[in-house]
Amino acid sequence: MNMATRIATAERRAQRALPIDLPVGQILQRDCVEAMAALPDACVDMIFADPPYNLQLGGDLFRPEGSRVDAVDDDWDKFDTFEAYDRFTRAWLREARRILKPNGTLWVIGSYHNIFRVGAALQDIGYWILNDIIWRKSNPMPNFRGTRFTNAHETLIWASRSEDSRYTFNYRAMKALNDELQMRSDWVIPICSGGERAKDGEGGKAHPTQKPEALLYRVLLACTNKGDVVLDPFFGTGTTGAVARRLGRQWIGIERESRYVKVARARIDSTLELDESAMKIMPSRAAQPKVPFGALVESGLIVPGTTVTDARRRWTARVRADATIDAIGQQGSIHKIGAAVQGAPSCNGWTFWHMEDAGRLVPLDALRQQYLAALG
Amino acid sequence: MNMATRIATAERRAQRALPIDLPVGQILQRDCVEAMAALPDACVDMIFADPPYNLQLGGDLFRPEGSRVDAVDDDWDKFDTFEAYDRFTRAWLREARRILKPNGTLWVIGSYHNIFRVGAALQDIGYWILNDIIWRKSNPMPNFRGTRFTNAHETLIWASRSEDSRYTFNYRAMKALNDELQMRSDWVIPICSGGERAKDGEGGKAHPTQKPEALLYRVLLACTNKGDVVLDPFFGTGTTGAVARRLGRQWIGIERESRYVKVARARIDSTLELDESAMKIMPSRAAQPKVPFGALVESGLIVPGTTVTDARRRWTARVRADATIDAIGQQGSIHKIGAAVQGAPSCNGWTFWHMEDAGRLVPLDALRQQYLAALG
DNA sequence: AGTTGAGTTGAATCCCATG
DNA sequence: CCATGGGATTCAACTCAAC
Repeated sequence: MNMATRIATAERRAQRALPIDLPVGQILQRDCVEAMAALPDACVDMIFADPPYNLQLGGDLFRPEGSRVDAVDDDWDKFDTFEAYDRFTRAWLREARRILKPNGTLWVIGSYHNIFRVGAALQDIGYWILNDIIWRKSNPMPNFRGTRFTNAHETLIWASRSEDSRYTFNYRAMKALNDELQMRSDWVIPICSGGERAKDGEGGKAHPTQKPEALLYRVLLACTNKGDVVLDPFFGTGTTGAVARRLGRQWIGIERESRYVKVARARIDSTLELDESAMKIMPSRAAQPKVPFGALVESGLIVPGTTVTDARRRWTARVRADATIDAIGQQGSIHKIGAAVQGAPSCNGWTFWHMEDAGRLVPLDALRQQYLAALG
Repeated sequence: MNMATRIATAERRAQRALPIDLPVGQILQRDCVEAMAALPDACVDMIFADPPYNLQLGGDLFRPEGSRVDAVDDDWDKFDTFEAYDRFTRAWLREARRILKPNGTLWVIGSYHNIFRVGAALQDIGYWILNDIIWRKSNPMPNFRGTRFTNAHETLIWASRSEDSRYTFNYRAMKALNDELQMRSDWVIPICSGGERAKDGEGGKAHPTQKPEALLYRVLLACTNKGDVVLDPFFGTGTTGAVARRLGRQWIGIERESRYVKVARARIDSTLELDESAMKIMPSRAAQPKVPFGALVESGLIVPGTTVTDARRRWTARVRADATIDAIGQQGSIHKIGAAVQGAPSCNGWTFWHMEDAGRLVPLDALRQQYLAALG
């Protein structure tokens, strides 16, 4: 390895902020709070958590220290049970927050049995809720006894580590995924069944609450970048790991039960990563190289003295030699003057102002695209 | 009044369990906790509550075209801390539970700002959650800055007074309302606008958060019987009262602000009770859901990297992770790129683009049909 | 009368790099 | 820390005027 290569490698490592010993691509078979406690501060970009939904269903419930809570049926002990679930929830949410990078985000999925307690806990701990997302099941289990509404959805909470986190949201990719309409907070996705459902040795389902890959696909595509580290503290059959691998994200799984670990390991090993070009998504406008308006004037694409107008020709302005424009007695950038004529607080001059071209009005933004294309 | 009539009247009164001084058909202009405290134990069948959401909005927000969003900035929505909001929430939930009949139910509506705190509080207090219901707005406000998923829903919690309540659920009526399919936990209902929206003196909206009558219609039809007493502790413009009157339910409103009381009073006075036949007119179910191309990619029916081509193989394109396709140096939806390669103004990508399947070209539309069939 | 198009609006935790 | 300024960003439904 020569010096240049060595420096480049070191830089890449620093950019990713990856301590060499981070167990990416591994399933840690341990209690999730203990496993997270062994990881350094601020080391993962996203946490996806599908915790036990808990309570009232007859399932076992464990205190943070590991002891089992007895099933009970009187009011006093019921309160105790909620408290125990809260202690458990707050314990793993706190560790999760510690290992999240400052701009990292958390996703949690749950039902009405537990999601209100989880949501209140994460607000108390300092997370900042960005959205609650409704997974609307296209094929839910009916309510056989006709005593309630068919429980046809689950709720996910998306939260950043803190209020001022500058989190990742691939807005354009989400919009593209939804036929060029903004992606909404209600997602229609079928439940996990058929060939996707992991089986145990006897042909039964390997895990009672396996989540569909389509759900994780949207979560990871929306809120992580390629190479990001995603941790799942309730790994189960490894849906998070499988989709992360497919999309070129790094992953860490935590799962206590050996039978699930085995299934997850095999599943992820047989998952292929998409090739580089297939993994591409619509880039945000901000990620494109910035073109100052002056560059268009300098390059001759726009000649000083040109008249520009808004789409409905309500206002006109003249382009000056220094790429400022002049309207209603004021001079300034295309953005500033666009805002001034409208009396608006701000304005995108690229899309507001237009130029006459063969009898048609063309937004300045079209010229910017032309300029960018010419750069290659 | 003869003896038989007197006995019949007394029986009817006892059946309804209506103390003579219950203020049905009245709006109590008071703080809701005080007003409820003045009512006897176990006197109402249902409580519908639309409490302040504690939105915690920052500065102004502007639409892309420059206009300012009219935000909810009223004093009644301001709380200093989560603790203060919780104290308020637990106080009204406790009084509400005291005045509910043993088999009574509570409905609360909220957003991610407050609903998790409300849900956790009512579980702690002893209510028993029966469903969480998602009001999916058909026409929500977009996310103007492209920073999050469009907040397109609100959440309602339906809870009985206690775990052993024998609550009212009109299963058959709900099934009829949903074209003979079980009513699900996600309801598609438009926001309240147009002629239904109550106006103030100057033609502006009378209340910033008026709920649609269709929402209350479904709630009251599902979970009350004719003649039941419904109380709303955050009455606002009186949607609950108007729908209750329409459906022949008795109502009690509590509202602190005199300007809202005035609007509600006038609104309910001009509302007519439906006769039995009119009440059976039900809205029909929404049309089949639209499938975005992205759903096929997420579900694995189409793998990113797949090559698609037109029927005569003149053009090819590759599918990317966000369901955009890539051809002649451009990226975009199947419709947009289909139009671009042909130089046409528009194109139906579903029928234009095809996929190789066992040596034959299959239009993407066939895969869409497959996806819809799998949904059931 | 019916159609078209511009304008308005709704419970919203709504930017970020640079100096 | 704050101030500055470039420039990114919207969907469905209703109202009303124009034709």
